Amino acid sequence: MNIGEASKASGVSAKMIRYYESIGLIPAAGRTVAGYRVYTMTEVQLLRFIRRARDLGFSVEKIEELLALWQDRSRQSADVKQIALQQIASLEVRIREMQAMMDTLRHLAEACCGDHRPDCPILADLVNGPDHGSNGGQDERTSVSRAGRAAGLQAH
Amino acid sequence: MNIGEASKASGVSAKMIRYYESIGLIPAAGRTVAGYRVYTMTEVQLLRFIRRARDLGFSVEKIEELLALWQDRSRQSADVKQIALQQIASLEVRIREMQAMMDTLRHLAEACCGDHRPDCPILADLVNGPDHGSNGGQDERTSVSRAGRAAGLQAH
DNA sequence: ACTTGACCTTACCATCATGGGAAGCCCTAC
DNA sequence: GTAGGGCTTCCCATGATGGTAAGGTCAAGT
Repeated sequence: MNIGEASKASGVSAKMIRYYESIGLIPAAGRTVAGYRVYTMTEVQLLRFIRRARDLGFSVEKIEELLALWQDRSRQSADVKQIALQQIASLEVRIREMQAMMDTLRHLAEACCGDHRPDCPILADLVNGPDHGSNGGQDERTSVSRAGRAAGLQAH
Repeated sequence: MNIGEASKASGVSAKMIRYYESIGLIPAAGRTVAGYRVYTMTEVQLLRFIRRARDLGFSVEKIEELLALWQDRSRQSADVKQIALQQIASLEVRIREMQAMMDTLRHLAEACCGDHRPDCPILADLVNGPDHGSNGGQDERTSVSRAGRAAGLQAH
């Protein structure tokens, strides 16, 4: 199995397979005489593991931990569970931050009549800040702002 | 006002102010004879606008559009509202993707007793794939996977 | 006047996971 | 033997942000 076949079989792009090898997430693959990487089903299984963990939002760093546990026959399931719970918590935080942004945006969008006239409460809010909004100080977004940017919430 | 004061007054780091200038998001600031950047209240207001838009999760690209509308006295509020609605939609998508990850993880974590024994349904799921899970095919996460990675959902 | 410390300047590097592309080698089918 | 596709490595880009280093500037205190 060369890298293209392993890619199709695992759902990980060839580019990423090489990358994972380069950062040591997976062991270096065998090579043919010509220098082509060669993969066995064992390695494809490993790649699938990684792929699924990425699909659940785990960072490569966390996946390293998961792989170590997976390969440790004397692991304790508590350790695996803890990593999963951490991931859940981190997702929760980010979801809540985005939810807060969305709530604020929804309020603003509702208040904007969205017609041909230039007057717009959305722009007004951006200019004057949330403190000048029509609602009485509830539902502030500022609590989320710095954390939000720290968590990388912007769309790429 | 030098850059440090403008930073404090706007909530945008000096580093970011220079960056926004370098990419043309804001016009180049005036300079003292010594080369120090100088800011007026008008420019601080602009920075605050940007800061608040970032807090709502807008990308720099979208902020460019918002700024253009803001400075266009003949704008139509419909245009502003449309950008806001797009942002809401994009947040919705990403939230839903993360929610799906979280739901899957919660199911798996619930099924894991989390004790000293090595057997772990979380690892089993990562190895065998979601198709081998105990639930009957509902609540699949795969639909989200590629989009999830495309949307940059991993924790940094 | 001189020093000190805080501030400014630019320039470069790092993040994180991923894709794109170029230049060159290899393999298979015709 | 050649054409097309796949492989190799190497470099670059993304997006928004922080860090650091080397050097200039300013204001206050001695």
